[in-house]
Amino acid sequence: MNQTGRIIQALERAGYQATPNRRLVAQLVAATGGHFTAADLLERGRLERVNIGRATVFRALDLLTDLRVVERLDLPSGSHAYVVCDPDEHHHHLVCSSCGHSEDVADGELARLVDEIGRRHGYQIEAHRLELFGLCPACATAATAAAGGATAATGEETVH
Amino acid sequence: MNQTGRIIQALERAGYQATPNRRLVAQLVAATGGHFTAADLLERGRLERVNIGRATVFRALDLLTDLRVVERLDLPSGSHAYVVCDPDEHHHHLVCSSCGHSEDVADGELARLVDEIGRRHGYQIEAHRLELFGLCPACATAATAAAGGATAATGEETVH
DNA sequence: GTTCACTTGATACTCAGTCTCAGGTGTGGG
DNA sequence: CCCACACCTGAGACTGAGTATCAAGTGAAC
Repeated sequence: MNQTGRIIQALERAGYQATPNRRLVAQLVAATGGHFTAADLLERGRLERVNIGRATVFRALDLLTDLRVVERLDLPSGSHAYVVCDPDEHHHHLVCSSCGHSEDVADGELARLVDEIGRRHGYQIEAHRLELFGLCPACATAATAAAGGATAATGEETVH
Repeated sequence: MNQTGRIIQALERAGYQATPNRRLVAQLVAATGGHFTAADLLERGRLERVNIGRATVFRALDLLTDLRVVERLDLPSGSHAYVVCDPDEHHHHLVCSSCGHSEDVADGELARLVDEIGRRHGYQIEAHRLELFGLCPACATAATAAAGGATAATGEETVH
């Protein structure tokens, strides 16, 4: 099943109506390969000449966040974004700081590490969140290529 | 040296004037054991009948964030807060979800784990952020006591 | 077809944070 | 001591994200 279908199914399974508007939001959300903001969705809706209210988009995102189909993310810039993700498994996000593409990362060893930190500090850890930012393979390759070509010519570094 | 002094020193070392307003912000910041928002500082300033502009507080916090004396944090609620922290070492934050107290946690093994995740996904990781939320020892003790003693007597929890 | 709960868009609102600008202040040079 | 100038400040307007409200629309069940 495609992403849009999965989102709609999640809605219905939770007892919500899969109204045209919500289907639209599901489509818009599924169409992003990475993170997006509510404003992005509105903008894209507007471009496709679909009339959908601001409040409706926020409500739909809230709903999807509740269903854990999307998750809220805090970008290093301090602004909020959303990413589509797998609702069934605790995981974290790896976000490309260049193209915005995002991948789920399994919790793996982190759980053990978090446990240990909790024990060491005497805290009862209830939640943890790991966010990773960097260049995805494609952007890293592009950056290297650009640096290889450009630095020799201009003496300027592309990576700071 | 106390916290306030350290903050002021950091300002001066970076070439900024330690004006009365900045000293005040430093004091307010140092007086918090945990995380706080800009609004908290303004409120406390107001309570102590000190006249300080909103913009000034934001500017001072920006400055301190630049100097890495405080760090911005994203609470699970989605709102932003600040915490005082050690500017000299990469670390993460352990925040008590009950009293708001915050502790620095050394990066430790996490660096290796992050490296490995990057390698596995082919990402060049540039930044990572781990945030831990839970009950600090004091609140955990209080919660346990309340659960054991008070619930039987009053049916009401003391910690919210 | 009626009813009723759910959904919607418009719009007003709140709140954090930024921007601007005129005025205040500290500091260094003379 | 005075002046010039850069730095700092408060007020308040502004922005943008997100929320609240409300009347109207819609779908589903009976």
